[in-house]
Parts: sequence; C-alpha cells; structure tokens
Amino acid sequence: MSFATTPKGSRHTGRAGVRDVARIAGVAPITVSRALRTPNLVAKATRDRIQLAIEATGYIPNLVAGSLSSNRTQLIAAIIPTLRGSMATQILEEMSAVLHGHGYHLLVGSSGFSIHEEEALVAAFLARRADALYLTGQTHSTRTRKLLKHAGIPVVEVATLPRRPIDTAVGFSNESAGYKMTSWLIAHGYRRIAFFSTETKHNDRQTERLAGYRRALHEAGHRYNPAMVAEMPIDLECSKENLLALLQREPGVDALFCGSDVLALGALLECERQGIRVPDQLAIAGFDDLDIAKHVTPALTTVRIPSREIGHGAAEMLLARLMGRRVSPRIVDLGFEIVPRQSA
Amino acid sequence: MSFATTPKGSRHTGRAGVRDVARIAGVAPITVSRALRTPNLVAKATRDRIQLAIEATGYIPNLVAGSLSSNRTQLIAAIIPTLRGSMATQILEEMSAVLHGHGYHLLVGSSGFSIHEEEALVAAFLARRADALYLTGQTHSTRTRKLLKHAGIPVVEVATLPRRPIDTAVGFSNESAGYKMTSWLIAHGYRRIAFFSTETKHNDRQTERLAGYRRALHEAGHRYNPAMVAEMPIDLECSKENLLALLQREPGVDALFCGSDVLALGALLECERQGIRVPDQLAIAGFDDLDIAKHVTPALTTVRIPSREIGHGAAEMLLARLMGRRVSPRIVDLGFEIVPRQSA
DNA sequence: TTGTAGGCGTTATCAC
DNA sequence: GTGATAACGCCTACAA
Repeated sequence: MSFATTPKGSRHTGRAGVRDVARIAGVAPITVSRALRTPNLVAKATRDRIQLAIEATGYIPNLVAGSLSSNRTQLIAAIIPTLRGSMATQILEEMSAVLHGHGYHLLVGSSGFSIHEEEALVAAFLARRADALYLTGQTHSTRTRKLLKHAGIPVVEVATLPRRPIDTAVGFSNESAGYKMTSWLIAHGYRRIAFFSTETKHNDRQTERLAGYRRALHEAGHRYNPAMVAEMPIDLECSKENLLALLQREPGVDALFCGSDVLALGALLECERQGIRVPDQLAIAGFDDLDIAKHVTPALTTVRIPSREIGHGAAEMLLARLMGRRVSPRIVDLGFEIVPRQSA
Repeated sequence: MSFATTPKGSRHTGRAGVRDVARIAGVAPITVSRALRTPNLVAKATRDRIQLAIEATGYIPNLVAGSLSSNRTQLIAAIIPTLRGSMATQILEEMSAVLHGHGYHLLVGSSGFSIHEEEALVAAFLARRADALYLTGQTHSTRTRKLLKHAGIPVVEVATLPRRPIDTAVGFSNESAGYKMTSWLIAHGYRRIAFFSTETKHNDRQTERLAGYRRALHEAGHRYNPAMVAEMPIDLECSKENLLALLQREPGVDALFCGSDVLALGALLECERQGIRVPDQLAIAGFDDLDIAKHVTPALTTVRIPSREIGHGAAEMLLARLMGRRVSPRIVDLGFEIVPRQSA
C-alpha cells in the first residue's frame, strides 16, 4: 500500500513511477506495465485512463528496473576496432537501423585492434547484461571465448568466416578475396605484384588477405618476395612513403595490391604526383570499394564488400537467436566482388 | 537468509551473484560490493578472500541491478545524424576513449538528420536512464527540449555554438567558418563564387555555413545569386552532376566553395576528368579537412575542424557536469582554421 | 573495517 | 481482463 507517503528509508528519485500512474488511473501497477508492453491484453477504456495518467505525470518508464526484472536489456553490444573506418561504421549503421525497429539499442565500444581491450569490453558489456554481442573478426582471447560461452548469449562475428565460431558469423572470406584479386592481376599479365597491408597484428582480416595473396602467387608459380610486402598504419601518408620506398627497393614491380582502399588511394595519388602512369607503369588494386574509388582517375580496381548486407545479416542473425530460433547455417558467407576499373 | 535453497517464486537467473560470492568468502554481500567499487575501504585480507570467491564462482557483477540501486547507469547516450560521416565518428571515437577511462560506456543512435527521430531516441535513452546526453547541432524539437529539461541530466550539444543551449556546448561557429572561407576567396580575387551544401533541412551546421557565405558576399558588395547555390545529398556522384549543371548554368563561375570536403572532392575529381584546370579555371574549397584533402592534386583548400579536441572537450564537459561541477563557460568555442592549399 | 535492513521500479507468476 | 505478491541483484543509509 504505498500511497504518497514517502517510506522511511526512502531513496526516492523524484520521478513519477508506475505506482503513481497506476494510482491516478485507478489500476494496479502491473496493469500499467501491461498497457505499455502488451496493449492488446488490456481493455481499451483502461488503456485510455492509463494514457491520461501517463501524460498527467510525465511518466517515463524506467527501463533499468524493467531490465532487472525481466532479465532482458534490449541492448546489443558492438565491439569494433575503431569508429574511424568506413566499413565498420557502414555495417553498424545498417545493423542499428534494423535493430531499432525491434526495440534494441546499440552499446558501442572500440577495441583499437587489441584483443585485450576487446576482452575488457566484453566483460564490461556482459556486466551490463547486453542481450547479444557483435564482434569484429574471429581472433579473440581465450578469456573472451570463455566469458561468452559461459554467458550463453547470441554472438555474431562479423566480416570474417571463422573456423571455430563462438556462435554465429556473417561475412566473407578475406583469404579468398585476397586470392581472387591477386589471381586476377596475374591473369591480366602482371608478374611482379607487391602487397601493402595495414597492420596485421590482431587483425585477422588483413592477415587473411595477405595469405590469399601468397596462395595466389604460389599457385601461379611465382616466388614470394618479402621485399614486395609492406605493412603500415592505415594512412594515406604512410602508403605514399611506402610506395616510394618500394619503387626504389624493387624497381621491377608492375602491380600493387593493397589490403585497403585507403592505402591504394594513397599510392594512386602519389603516382599521379610523381608522374608514374597507372596502370601502364604500375597497376594498383585496392580493397573495400570506398565511394571515392570509382571517382579517382584512373578509377580504382578493387574488391567490393557487401557492407550493408552484412549489417543487415548480422542484425537478422542476432534477432533470430534472440527470439530463440536455432539458426542454420550459423555461418553466412555474403561473398565479395572483384570490381575491375582502370587502375589495373 | 538465502542459502542455496531456491526460493519458492523463483525467477532465478542461474548466475552467481554477490550473495554467492559473499557466502564463499565468509563476508556480507555489501563487503563484496565495496571490494569491487571502493577497494581501499576493505581490508587487504578480506579483498583477497573475495577475489578468490569471485574467481571460483565466475561472478560477473550485474550492472543493471547496480544501476537501479544507485540510480546511475554510467551510460552516455550519443545521438548523431549518421555513423557514416567522418567528423561525427572521429569526435565520438575520441569522446569514447576519454569516457571509458572513467567507467562510462556509449549508447549510440543515429537520427538520420531527423529531429523527430532524434526526439524518439532522446525519449528512449532517457528511459534507459543514461547519465548524460550528447547531441549533434542545436536544432531540436520542442519536446526534446522539454524532456531534457525535465530530466535534468548533463547535455552537450556538439559541433555548433547554440544561441540557446540546452545545457552545455562544444564546437565552433559554422556561420563564421562559412564567412571566413568565402571572404578568403574574395580576398584572393574570386568574384563569382558558387556554394554547394549538403541538405540543409534539419542540418543547422550546413545552414549556418551557407549563411556565412551569404554574409561574406553581402559585405563584399557581391550580389547573391541563387543559381550559384545548390543543395544535394552528401555524395561524390551528386557533386559531380551538380558541378556540370552549374558550369552550364553559370559559365562565369570562378570559384566553388563546398560545405563538405566530400562534395569538394567530387567536384575536384570531375574537373580533372573534364580537363578543367583547378584553380585557374575554377577554384575549389571544401570543409572538414578530410585526410585525403591534402593528397589530391591540386591539394584541396579547406576548413579544418578540431574534431579530436571537440570529442575530448565534450567528454570533459560531461564528466565535469557528472561530478557535479558547475562548468563555466558552458559554451566552448574551439574554433576552426582556414587551410590554404593549391585548389584555390 | 564490516554488517543490517530495506528499497530502487519494474515484471513474472499465479490467482481470480 | 485485472490484481496481489514477490523477486530481479545490487547499493544507500545507518549502525556498530
């Protein structure tokens, strides 16, 4: 019987609560809850009275209390390497849109490509009782895996096709993409193909693209030359410097494949400045198909990733699991596409 | 006295809770809580026993329960127009890093440049009892303002200097930036200056940049010609099409100022394709100073926004308010910088 | 330095 | 269609 009398050990928040609304509407608190969550289980007349009471009090439901009681937060936690980076944000944007439609919100953390930071974020997000988790890539710490296994919530690993998925995955094969692009270059007559990747440490996507590059060389009977490979931060400036170093080190290079369009653009723009003709003197291929790729001159040959589809797929995957469906297959390969343009 | 005996109306979650840890460690639940939150208030020996118990049980604190009890979620809600868009994500990334260091996490929602969607997100995030709120721009619905005023939580409006701030703001004057860049062009001899903006509806930043452009023209005694202004989605392709239309419509145009580097790059790259010499035939200036701006040829003259500083400033502002400090000034102007390069 | 008592605001459960 | 009751798991307030 809690009437307006403030209880003695009160830690009152001042806001209107279900009880206040219920009292004014002349119903029990649970009925207010039902009117908001499952309106069709409540009589129209009752609902109307409740609605008025809600407006009168300026009541805003406390989802924290609701979460504690229902043991569901309607929160999806997403851990990405960095918020800079168009692929991750594009996927997130799409996923967020789908999830919003189902009442979920996004808790976002960036790991800075560190699996230890990722682990810390996983622990934190589990403590917040996120209903599901989105991870980038397939490389995770042992404790991350243990925590997630123990938590038993839906997990989707994105932009990769894990050998040993934690739960589900939506992505494409980076190895295969690296292989295909390199093979394409070889098929088009390039013989001395260099590879620029962003830092591969703790970045399995880049590591796999590089592996694909090596496999293609190998299968074509080309020798793998470490001097033809460079690793650098994802930065136009770095790409430019590495290009100049590469040309000096390996004057015979006739093609450059970059694990990211950012690096490819850096190289392309530097060639333009240096008067190096692309693709005649040096062919260039990228990865990601950024908007700008088709607008530079020469337009950049690259690998297109279905980012929107991945975001959508990841959302659907998690939603299915959250509704208790057993999804199959648990690993969805959305593929990629070689986009031939003028730069190679 | 809750021992392992499952209570009768049980809605047990199966996980270990403070009580389990406390029982094993031979202390009261509150001591476990203290050991985690304020370790220095607990004796070392006690802490060690608790630590062991935590490891034995695999205990993960339930922050939802904690939030309900303490009435603080340690959650900052950020509403941005879109996750695509380098400025917003750069600011967020920086802010997120600072806030993490203080135990806060980020709840992210994108409004798609709609103040109604923004309003819905504000309501949702208030229901989740976010401790503070980050908004982009200064244009909000009446209900948004009412909700926030009523909620009384710290709010920071970013990338703008609001006339009527909700609470605090960190940004720069878009009007002034538009004015300065236009004036700079005028000072450098350009007479017929066009302006491309992204969609201005519900985007006060773009609206203000345009206003600054008009003020500069006016002060210089130039006539404002609506045919010299175009509004378009933020897309390279659109910029390109609008450039061609502009050149046809107004052959005398000698400079183009774009409210976004994306648009400026589209125009610049199209000029390159069309053989239009930049800046001789047409000068081009942008806004944002994207990484790529200084790498294209000719390098893009643009306005640099201190994104990192804004992210940092917004975080500090919110933290100060969360710690109950009364901040002053409540509006922080971090300025901008005209970056002259070769394109104008 | 540690403990007791009870509330935070909602929803699950079961009853009518 | 509606309600009584208790529980979700922690933390505040106060006491020792």
